Amino acid sequence: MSFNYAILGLLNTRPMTGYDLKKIIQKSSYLYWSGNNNQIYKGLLHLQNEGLVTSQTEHQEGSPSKKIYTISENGKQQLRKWILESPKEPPEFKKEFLIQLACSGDLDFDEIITILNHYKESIEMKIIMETELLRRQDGLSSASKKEKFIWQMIKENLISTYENELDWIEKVKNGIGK
Amino acid sequence: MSFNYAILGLLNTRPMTGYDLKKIIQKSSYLYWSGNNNQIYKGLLHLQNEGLVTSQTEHQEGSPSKKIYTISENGKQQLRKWILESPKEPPEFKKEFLIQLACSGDLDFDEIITILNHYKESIEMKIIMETELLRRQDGLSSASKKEKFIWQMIKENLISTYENELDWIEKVKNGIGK
DNA sequence: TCATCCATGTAAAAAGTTACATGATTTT
DNA sequence: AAAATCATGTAACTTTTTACATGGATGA
Repeated sequence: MSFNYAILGLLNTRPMTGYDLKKIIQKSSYLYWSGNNNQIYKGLLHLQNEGLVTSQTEHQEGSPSKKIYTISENGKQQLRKWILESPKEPPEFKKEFLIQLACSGDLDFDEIITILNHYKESIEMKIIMETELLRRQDGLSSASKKEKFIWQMIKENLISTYENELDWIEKVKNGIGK
Repeated sequence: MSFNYAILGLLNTRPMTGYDLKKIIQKSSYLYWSGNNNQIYKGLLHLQNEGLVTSQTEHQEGSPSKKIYTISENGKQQLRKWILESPKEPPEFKKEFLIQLACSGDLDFDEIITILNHYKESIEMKIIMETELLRRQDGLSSASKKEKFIWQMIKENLISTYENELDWIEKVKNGIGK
């Protein structure tokens, strides 16, 4: 289950609570999970049982206690092994719009142009939101030159995926009239 | 549930059995489901209960009986409504590799290049398989000029998504050494 | 005052995949 | 002789999401 490796990877940057993890996952689109409690707290429990993380409970006055999880040496080794040795899966896509387009046999040209424009708008909106979220996370990344570059590349990957889709929409719109 | 609309859309091209749907879904990557029996047969039952499809059972000698499902007038209307009026969701993707790359802080340049190459290979393999599957489906598409164009665009969408990823890999490889 | 933040966890439901079950026919 | 195709369906399982539960502090 790669979700557990994802949270192990986040814990490799710094020790964190489940709540911290939740916020990061919810704000990061490259972590394509919802960041729900169920997976996070069960995942952390599992990682602890496997000896990949340790936890210390910190009691606070006026706030609930927090469990701070720290990656162990074993955890670091396992994470490294996962990154280097696990099969590199090709990306997976869900494009509901392609299904709708495939069913568009009964539609006339104007109607197809209309749904293409709706699709375009939804992607443009998504790009705006993603860009804003990514901009806000810039401060979190470490100062190392290499890590900054990697983070920049991840951002460009996400944006280019959406822009590729926008280019494709223009192509369809240009081709469909002829 | 958009899965049910997807099978309704397939039934709009011609009447089919659950088994026919299964084969089409398994061979089509733009239909991003596995095409398992559970969803198909339950989906068909649900569509029938909603009055969107009708079925006739055809008994065959030496082969199991088949239930041929046909879209109803109501079904056609609902499908059209779904295509025109449903919100056009932006594409969603799962890129496990980006998570692995994000965790690569402890790796040296050579190791990052290695995992990039593995990712590249998996995508190239995927493109080869997809291209072959798409080529085989060409015969199935209807003869209408518009529908041929739409089908061509769907194919190009899928391939361009993977090629965009390949371009990105080259960019990362070129940038990481400097 | 009402919503949000902090913080942990559980319960239930939905969505999706794999495997099971049957059985004749055809292909390798 | 073994495997695949045709054909329908169910059972069990995994994965993922949504909602529930608690409760003080803070902000609009």
